[in-house]
Amino acid sequence: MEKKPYLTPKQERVLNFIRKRIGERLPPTIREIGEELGFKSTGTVRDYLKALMQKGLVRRMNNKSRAIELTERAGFNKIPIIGTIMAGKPNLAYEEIQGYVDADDLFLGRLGFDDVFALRVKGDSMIDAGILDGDVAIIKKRPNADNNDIVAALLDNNEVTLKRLRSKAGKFHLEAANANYAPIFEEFKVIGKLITVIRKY
Amino acid sequence: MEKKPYLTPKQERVLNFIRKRIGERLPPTIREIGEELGFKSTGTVRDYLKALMQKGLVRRMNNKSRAIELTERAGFNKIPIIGTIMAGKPNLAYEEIQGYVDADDLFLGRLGFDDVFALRVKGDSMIDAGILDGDVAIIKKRPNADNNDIVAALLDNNEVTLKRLRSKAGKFHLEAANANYAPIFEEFKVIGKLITVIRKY
DNA sequence: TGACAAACCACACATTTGTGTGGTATAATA
DNA sequence: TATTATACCACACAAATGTGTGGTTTGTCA
Repeated sequence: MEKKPYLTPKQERVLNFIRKRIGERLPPTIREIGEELGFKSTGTVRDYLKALMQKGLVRRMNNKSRAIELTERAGFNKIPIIGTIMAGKPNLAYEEIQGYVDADDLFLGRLGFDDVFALRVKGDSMIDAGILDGDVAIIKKRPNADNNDIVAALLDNNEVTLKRLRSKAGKFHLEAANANYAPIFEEFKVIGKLITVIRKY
Repeated sequence: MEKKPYLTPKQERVLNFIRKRIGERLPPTIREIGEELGFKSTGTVRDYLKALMQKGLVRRMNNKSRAIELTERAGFNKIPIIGTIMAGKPNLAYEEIQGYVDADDLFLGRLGFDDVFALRVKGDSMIDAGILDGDVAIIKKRPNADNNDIVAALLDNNEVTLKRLRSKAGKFHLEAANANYAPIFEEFKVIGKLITVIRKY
């Protein structure tokens, strides 16, 4: 994992402002950056952007308004994954960062939202697969899945369940991950495949 | 939860394109929308934007480039939580949307990233709490926690573990959620509290 | 029939925004 | 000492982008 290069305090401020604005949904224009940071010339801002680009923190598209992107390196949206943390230090020093999780990535990746929906898990039928009551299951719409995939399936009574798809002698059925529940052999339709489970405490 | 108002197919396409672009980081300009959707006049696009604004799906700022925002209603970043899905319909008709999960919200809320980090879970010591090997645990930095909270703790050997915090007779110790692991009574320091678990399939 | 919304187009024009050139001053580095 | 990086400014210009006016056509609803 590449380390963030040294930035001057001012450069840091520029980067932070861009970060903030992107977080608020709309990257700033050059003049907006200048206004915020108190620069009277667009040239000044461009000097900063050039510096940030050279340090690999920022990417831009020519002649496009607001087309400022932060790179991997800039660590926007990245949550550090930590292995071992050095003791002694009072506040966490990330000495052992194993990598970064991209918040977006981790969550949905680049799926787009059209083919994704969520189910709130009810009950304990998947408890042995580590899916608990109240968890949110993110499902990607698909009309089929493979053996052993966990799927959202539509049953005859119009209910949706989350179960593991199993094939036996060419025939598919659904299995809970909990010995207290019997396999389901009735008619069902796969509506999507489980891609992510999220649990909030 | 307000329902999304009726949109014509074309309006839907415009909205989707905007959604897509915002998802990709940069909202489109009026002309970019027109290009994508095959409109030869910026006026046409503005008509669509006006319609979408009147229906409360889009917000704009005057004279600002790319300043298109989607409102709550437009369901950007919202993943529908579905209870029961009507059968018969070939593609999912969201007749029973129980609400929406805000992707950002669900994931981190508005914590900001400064006091949050992630741990990749190793091993099966928390399996009975539905936390599996490979899961990503999102931890909010805190020097303390309450009884029964699941915490990231720093042990004397400089390792970080995810365990449940227990107090007994005024003394805290750590407990795994797996009968195969003994409680930990040695010295430790709480470094944060588990707030979210994410698992990707 | 009349009114209205949806769906378009063509342009002219005003702003916003990005680009480029050419400066100044200071401090650190080789 | 020459060079380089940082840290600014002023402007002119071009390109991108938003706005506004004034159309046409089609279908629906009262």
